[in-house]
Amino acid sequence: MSFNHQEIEKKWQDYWAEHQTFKTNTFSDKEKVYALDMFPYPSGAGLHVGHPEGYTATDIFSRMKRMQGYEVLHPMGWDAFGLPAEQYAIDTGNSPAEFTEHNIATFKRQIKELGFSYDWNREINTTDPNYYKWTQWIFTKLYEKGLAYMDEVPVNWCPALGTVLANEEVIDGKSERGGHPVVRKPMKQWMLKITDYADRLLDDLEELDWPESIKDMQRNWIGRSEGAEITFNIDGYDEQFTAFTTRPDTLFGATYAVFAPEHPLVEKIVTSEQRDAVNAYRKKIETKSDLERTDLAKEKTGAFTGAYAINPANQEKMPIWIADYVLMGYGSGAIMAVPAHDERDYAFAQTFDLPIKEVVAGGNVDREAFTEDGAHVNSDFLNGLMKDEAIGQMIEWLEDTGKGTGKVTYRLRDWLFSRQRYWGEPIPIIHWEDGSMTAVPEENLPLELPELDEVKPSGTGESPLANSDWVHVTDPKTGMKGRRETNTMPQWAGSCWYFLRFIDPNNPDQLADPKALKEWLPIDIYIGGAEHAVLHLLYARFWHKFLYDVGVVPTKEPFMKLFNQGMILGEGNEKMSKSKGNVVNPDDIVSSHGADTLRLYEMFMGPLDAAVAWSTKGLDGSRRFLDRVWRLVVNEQGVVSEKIVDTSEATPLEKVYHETVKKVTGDFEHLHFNTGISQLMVFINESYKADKIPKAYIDGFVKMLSPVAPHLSEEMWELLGHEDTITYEKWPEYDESKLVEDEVEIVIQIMGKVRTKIHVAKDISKEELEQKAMENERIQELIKGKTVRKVIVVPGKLVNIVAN
RNA sequence: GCGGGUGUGGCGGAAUUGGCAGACGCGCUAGAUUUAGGAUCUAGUGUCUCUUGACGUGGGGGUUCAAGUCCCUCCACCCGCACCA
Repeated sequence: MSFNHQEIEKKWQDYWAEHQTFKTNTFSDKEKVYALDMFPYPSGAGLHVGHPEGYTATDIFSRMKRMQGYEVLHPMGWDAFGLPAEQYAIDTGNSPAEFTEHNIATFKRQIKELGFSYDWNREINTTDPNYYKWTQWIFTKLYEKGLAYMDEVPVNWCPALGTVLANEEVIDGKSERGGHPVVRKPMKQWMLKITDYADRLLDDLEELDWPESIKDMQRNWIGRSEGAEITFNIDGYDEQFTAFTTRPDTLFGATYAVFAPEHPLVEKIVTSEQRDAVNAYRKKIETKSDLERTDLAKEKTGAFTGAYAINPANQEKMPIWIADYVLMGYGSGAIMAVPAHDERDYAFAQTFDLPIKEVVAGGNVDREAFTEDGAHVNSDFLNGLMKDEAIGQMIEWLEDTGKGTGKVTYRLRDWLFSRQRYWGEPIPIIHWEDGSMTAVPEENLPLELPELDEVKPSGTGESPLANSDWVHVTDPKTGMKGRRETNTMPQWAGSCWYFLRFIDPNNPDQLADPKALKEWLPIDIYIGGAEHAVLHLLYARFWHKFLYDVGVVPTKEPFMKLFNQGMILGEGNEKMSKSKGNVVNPDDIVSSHGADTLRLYEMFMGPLDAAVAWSTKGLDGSRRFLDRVWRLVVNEQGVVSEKIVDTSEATPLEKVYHETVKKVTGDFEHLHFNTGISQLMVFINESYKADKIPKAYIDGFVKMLSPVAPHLSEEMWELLGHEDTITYEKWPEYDESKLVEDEVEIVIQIMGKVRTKIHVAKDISKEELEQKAMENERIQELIKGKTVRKVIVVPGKLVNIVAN
């Protein structure tokens, strides 16, 4: 007989809701554990089988921690601003708010049907004005501290659609929708000064228990590099420029300079003979997107400006070129080129036949750039020195002579924070007619998004808000007129701090009660997909550090331990996608196999961080295991099986039970759910072989199963005669002494190969063990006529005889 | 190109500090049972060898009494970044 999952799952979900079983007490006396999922964007497609993987992992962890006596915060919410809802609104004329609300309802139903132990009293929705009030509040704080500023930045402008596009909406220089041309157009944008935090974001990675790959990605993204900034005079002009280099030691080998095509000095220094060539080149570059400039540029291109820079080390004239391999956004947008010791400069010099001068010995600069370390040559006071020392000496010389300075540069850019969109948090800024700009005062927050009759592009590149009356404001005191900022925040904004609000979700007076934050921060475990490795996790860390600086949060870092769940692939080992028709819908599985089976299967398929293909057969196997458990506990009449007896006598199951408790507890703690579950299976297999099973073991087993398959476990717990939910029952403990048997099996090897096995008392001495091994008949036979050279004895494990 | 990771049966995957390779599940084989089942139970299942045994963790080499695990080298695949001076 198998259990009726539809009945049982409904029954216990109702019970939990009615009894508020998972309500978290913010200020309880218990030790606190905060287990967080990356909250989802509630898309119209509904839940994907990938979602429950991470959610089940944190749920198992949370449920086990509750049973171990911790107060657990395990919340869920909705990252509900975002492009799809806006696009839907533009396409259909419907309201993005309604669309979003509908999607959330679907997601919530689906998530509830999976039996996760969330405290739904703490549900958060980033589009709720009571929530985004505080997102806006944080923005005004950033603005006050000078960390939010406006700058002219190129955006992807699509004239045909009359709108600005996000990078991911531009494919090969055309709009994803409609394939219209997209051009780069400078517009005034809000920027957040994340670069001020670059060093701290980098350094504090050290103390985090995160996958090394993610930390590395963040390190690369921040891209700290040390070097020097060198000032160059321009021959015949009263102008100077600076160039950043990590190899100031090669300054004597700098034979030309290159500016980014957009470099502001180009206009001033270009000679009349070269003007046409330079303009033509710049025009060509302008139509290329960033992607094309970087991706397709294998061959070096450029144009000579006609001007010369003076090498400050040797006063030699260096022709100044422009080329798109130099990026305006990094360093100062100008470089000194050392073709002998830099591959890019070498390629460029070859293409345009520029001089190559060796200053580091050891390579063959007639054939290729030499980038390794070596003794310096042709370098005056650096001659003979190796790289590190030469760099130090050169920086010293530059600083002494005022020609340059040691400098650290980052790849990380400031965060482009505005979006020309309707469906996002309004940026709470007013631009006054006198040209000044003020933040909306805290008492006027939230600045709510107005309802529009129709969401459609403004046509000017501004957000749809630009055409509504909402933008017009008048200062009640002075009567001055103003215009609201029409840009909204990016989707990242709401997710930068949601984990703080879960701690105190309904606080009307502050972002969260500092006392409560102190109880719960930092987050003990944070699980989500690796696609957020850089942006979300870096932005959230940045805001958190800022909030720490202004005294709002008590910790420097938000997420102590991070884990990335792997992807669930389709049966053919390919990504699930609608077009391949291999998408598995959780609703179907919940209805056919039950939520417990889905949870169990997703945890059993493989390690949590691995990408594993879905298997319907594997899913069936998981259900079969739960049925096996059920049949072991419950007989045909629907009451507890006769095999289960109330006894304290020692039974053959004693050892395997204690082993199971030990392994499952450790494995679940370390998120090794696949191996923990396999141990639960071992216990059940052994129990099937036994005539009688002590009830205490079954009670313990059901407790250990309950985090994985909570509905079934609650049902069995009730049948076993317990009245309350299993949620707060004490987690089983094991007795180490029960794990070792009196007799152990010893492997006897000859030359490292297993020849036989013997049983001996567990505390037998080394000498005795060796003797027993040597006396063994089979061994005697095998070593006859051979010389025993050495015997290695590992007590409790093996004896290895070296004989030949 | 740079950085990170992964290679173990027919498949998903297990294997403390080097100490019985293949736990557990899927699949497969045989038997039992059932009116029937894609149900259930029991046993078996790395490869070759009818036995003894030999071989086996991507390939090659090394250290060791003993290597999936440590070292060198090569190969394949996956992820991220990609002219960042």
